[in-house]
Amino acid sequence: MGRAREFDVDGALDAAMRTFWERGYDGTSLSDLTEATGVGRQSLYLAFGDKQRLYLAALDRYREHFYLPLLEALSGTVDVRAALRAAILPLLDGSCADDPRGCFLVAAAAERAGDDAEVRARVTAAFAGLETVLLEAAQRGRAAGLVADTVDLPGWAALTVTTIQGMRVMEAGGADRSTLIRALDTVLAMLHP
Amino acid sequence: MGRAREFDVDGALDAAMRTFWERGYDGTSLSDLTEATGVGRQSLYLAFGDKQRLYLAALDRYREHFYLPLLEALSGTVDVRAALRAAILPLLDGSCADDPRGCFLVAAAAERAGDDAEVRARVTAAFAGLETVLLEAAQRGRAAGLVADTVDLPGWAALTVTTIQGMRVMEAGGADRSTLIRALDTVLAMLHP
DNA sequence: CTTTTTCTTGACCGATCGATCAAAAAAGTA
DNA sequence: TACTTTTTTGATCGATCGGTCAAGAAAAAG
Repeated sequence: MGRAREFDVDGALDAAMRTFWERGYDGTSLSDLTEATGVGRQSLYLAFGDKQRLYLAALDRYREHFYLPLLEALSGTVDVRAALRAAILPLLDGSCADDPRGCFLVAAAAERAGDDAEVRARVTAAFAGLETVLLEAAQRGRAAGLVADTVDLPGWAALTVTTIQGMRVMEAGGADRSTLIRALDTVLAMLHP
Repeated sequence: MGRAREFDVDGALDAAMRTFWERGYDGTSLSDLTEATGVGRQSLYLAFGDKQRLYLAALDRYREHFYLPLLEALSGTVDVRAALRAAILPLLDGSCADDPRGCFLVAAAAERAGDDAEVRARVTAAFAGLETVLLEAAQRGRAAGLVADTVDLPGWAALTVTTIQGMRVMEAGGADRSTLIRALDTVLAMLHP
């Protein structure tokens, strides 16, 4: 079997994810990663491959830990407005102080999607998945009488996924929180019956 | 007076802007910049200062050449919907093939706003300026009878500026054009009387 | 002319980049 | 025990990073 691995792979990947999330791909050096993870350089290479593979693994971990829970919260409700507001407002009011600002997927889209097809595939899949879940939730809401019959739901879903990504950009850019909340409330108000 | 400068400062700044726009701050090296501008390293430093100052100058130039025209197009019309559609659709359909994909301000917000207060100030000012112009244009549209009386215009302006930034992220991330156009049309349709 | 000032050129700086190598250490197998 | 396999450690690789230095070239001022 050989020597047992001494570090926790998931913990190291979590630390690497936060570092990439905070400083970006080009802004994160291998020394940053060894310091953040507490894992030696060669051990990182053996466990994850080179820097790009580690970045992709970090992106996948972000998706599992921060993106899929949002999708599941939407999948399990007929009240899209309440679920979305509950999921997104905490991201804006500083109650996630331990997490870096902004969205890792948005940062990846802006920095790496043009250069790295694997990043682009993950980003587009994540965005498309959110749009689908939003549409299905809105359709359930309509069936339950919580959503107006006059709203174009596919259009609303496309607008809402776009709005969410825009909020994360403007959040990272230091925009006023009240503007972002107003934007979110406006797109949610479209569904009012 | 000393020796005359041999290169065109505006042309060099334009080339530097496109390089930063395309590859980001950390992704652009001084060698990239000397190659793109055709200007020697020391000449760049004398004309613009260090890398950060050149980046800020490039950001200002982007604002002047790509952002202010949008604001002016909105300032000069009562038909917000037509003006916005005319301004944004070309960005999505590949007819700006000579320009890099995505929005330089969005990339700057994602990559540098957290680290550089001067970048953050420019980004927030640009976003806030667009929101103001959108609101004023919508108010003119209402006075002209082109916008429904029931719409919350400040909310609509906040949503629309957020949507535009979201479109640029998703565009950079390789999202389907039809989704982005649908999102834009949905937010514009909110104004229909 | 000479002097002064500015710009250009190309070499160069220490630091850091991502990545690799070799040897020691720890585990299972025989 | 000895052998094999894997991980860890730390040194090290060539390349490149942002930034600077010094000498020469060009323009205005004397």
